Amino acid sequence: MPDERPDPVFDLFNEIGIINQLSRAFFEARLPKGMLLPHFSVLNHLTRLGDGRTPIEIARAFQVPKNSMTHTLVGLETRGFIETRPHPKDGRSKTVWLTEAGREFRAEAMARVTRDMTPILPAMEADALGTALELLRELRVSLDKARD
Amino acid sequence: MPDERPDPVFDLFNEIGIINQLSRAFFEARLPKGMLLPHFSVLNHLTRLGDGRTPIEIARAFQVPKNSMTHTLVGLETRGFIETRPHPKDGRSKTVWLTEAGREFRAEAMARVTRDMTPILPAMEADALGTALELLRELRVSLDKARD
DNA sequence: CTTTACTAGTTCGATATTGCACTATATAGA
DNA sequence: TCTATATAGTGCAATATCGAACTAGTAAAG
Repeated sequence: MPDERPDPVFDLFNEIGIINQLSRAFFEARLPKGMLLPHFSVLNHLTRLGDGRTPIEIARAFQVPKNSMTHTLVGLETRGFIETRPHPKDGRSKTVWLTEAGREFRAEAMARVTRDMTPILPAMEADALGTALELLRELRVSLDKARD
Repeated sequence: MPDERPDPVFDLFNEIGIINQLSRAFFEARLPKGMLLPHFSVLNHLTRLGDGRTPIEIARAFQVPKNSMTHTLVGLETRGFIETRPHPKDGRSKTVWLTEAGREFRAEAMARVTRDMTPILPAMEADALGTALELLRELRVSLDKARD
């Protein structure tokens, strides 16, 4: 019987799962009580790529089910970090906008996380980081396409 | 005001989060109803690294809280895929063992996932894959050390 | 126009996850 | 030995997650 050693790709999934756990814990330890990583991620997403997006676009960006995104957005709206407006062209939809409080909160949180994260990061060569990012992007795109 | 573009490391976390979602969905779609990725991952872990480990060792390997692991192990034991025995040297602890059914199930599930996954994977150069894995391992170790 | 198929978003219910508190045992120090 | 402290595992309660069904609106086809 041959050695049952799985493909290195499975090792990759393994590492990804673990880093996901660790980074989630790291971020959430630096967010106010009840704020979760998805909240922060969405604020970040809207800051970087621009607000005015629809919930479903955001859900697709993170590859989470749309009802999960509803839940996350409710949390952000309750905290006053986003507001929603009707979609100008599609009555079923709506658009998501950052509030001033949302922008400020995101900037502070980002600064806090960066400050704590930077000193503990290993020295990663820019080349290697680029290679890794590129590979993960390709992998993500493939998995995305395969979603039936 | 400077451009608020985050470090590429944050892009990395982003990709990791998305791949985590996608791969979780991919695996769970190919497992029996109610079986989740953590169940499969633990079977895999025990197969590859050997059984007879304690729950807390397994929890640490995946960086999940120990009560989460309790829950996962209950699921596996209920399905007859693992069994536990008292720890020979530590009365507080116990050891986790694969059953024959567990080994078989894991082999079949792995075959199924591999069969469906292989054709959709992008052509990844071994070099790039190695580089990425190495980088992620370093990152994981750093994050692990930083856990206070 | 009207019918039909599709899509955005929410609600609901089932289940997973995890923090906290607790028990039992182990270990270290006086 | 006795005491204090730390660790393994579980139970419980709070909450996150997500599939399925639903509502409302859109698009496409005749």
